[in-house]
Amino acid sequence: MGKQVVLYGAVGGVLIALLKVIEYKHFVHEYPSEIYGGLIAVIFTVLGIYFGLRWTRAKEVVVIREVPVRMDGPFVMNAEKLKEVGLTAREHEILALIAQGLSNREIGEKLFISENTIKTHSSRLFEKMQVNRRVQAVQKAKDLGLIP
Amino acid sequence: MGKQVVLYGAVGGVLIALLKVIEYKHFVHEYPSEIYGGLIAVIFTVLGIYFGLRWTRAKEVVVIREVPVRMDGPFVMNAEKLKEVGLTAREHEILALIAQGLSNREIGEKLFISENTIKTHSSRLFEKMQVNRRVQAVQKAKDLGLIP
DNA sequence: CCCTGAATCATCCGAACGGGCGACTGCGCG
DNA sequence: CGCGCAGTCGCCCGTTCGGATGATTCAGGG
Repeated sequence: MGKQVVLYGAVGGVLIALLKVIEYKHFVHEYPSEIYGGLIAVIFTVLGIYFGLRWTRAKEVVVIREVPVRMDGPFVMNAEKLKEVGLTAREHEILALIAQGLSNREIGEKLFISENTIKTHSSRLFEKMQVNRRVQAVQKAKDLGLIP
Repeated sequence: MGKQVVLYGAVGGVLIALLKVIEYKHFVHEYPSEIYGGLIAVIFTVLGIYFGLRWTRAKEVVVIREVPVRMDGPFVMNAEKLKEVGLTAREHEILALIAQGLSNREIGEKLFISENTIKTHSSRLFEKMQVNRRVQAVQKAKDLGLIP
């Protein structure tokens, strides 16, 4: 802002000097002093507005409205918890498919293995997660960050 | 803004008139005209700054910043979706309990009603949500914001 | 080489679930 | 009053699930 003050002073000085020069050459003898004063008033009003705005332009009031956006990101799996629970890759895979609402049969078809195998895996992962129903397993897995 | 213009004009007029009165009484003969002009300059600069700021002060810049807020806390239910799906209060309640991993029997005991009734409710809510397995219902309900 | 862990498949059984049906009650609305 | 809706309950039937147990195969480590 310091520079602007100097600039403003300089401009004002130049104008006043200019007016003074003009004053003795034309205006004083040709126009009444009210016009002289009016001119100065107009010029400095404009300058005042200009610099007033300029000095405060950056002072825009920034209203930050925080919109709560649900972003759970790309889902980062909690590898520690996975090891902690002791799930194998296959069990984890099947857990994910269970969480998608698939039946054991559908999972079996999807993975080209028997439904019985799915049941074995699911039983084991239920044990490891200490639950006894698939919905509970899904809920717990979500809490632990094992599935999205 | 119109009022301000009028006000500004009025203030300016009064000041000029005032200066004119003063002019013939004191200043012209006691002070050089530069001071007279400088006075006008200062006064109108201040006025310019004042009104310039005043007219543009309301220039608030509203920045809508979408902030990734982790709002798992309070959980605001999506009432629109609830009506859209057409679930009754009871069905919604039972849906929530299903999502907690409870069996039909457990839900019945918790609500002091028959397991058969739970089955009726769950069947109806499955229809309304267009699913045929409880895990699917839970998943869909979470997506729709019907349950935490 | 043997042992272990994993993945696979199987069988059995009881419990849980889903779907369908009928029925009764209580409440609000026209 | 009659009608419809929500809530309650019961029964039946077939499917799915969960639990238990056993077997086979295969890869990797001691």
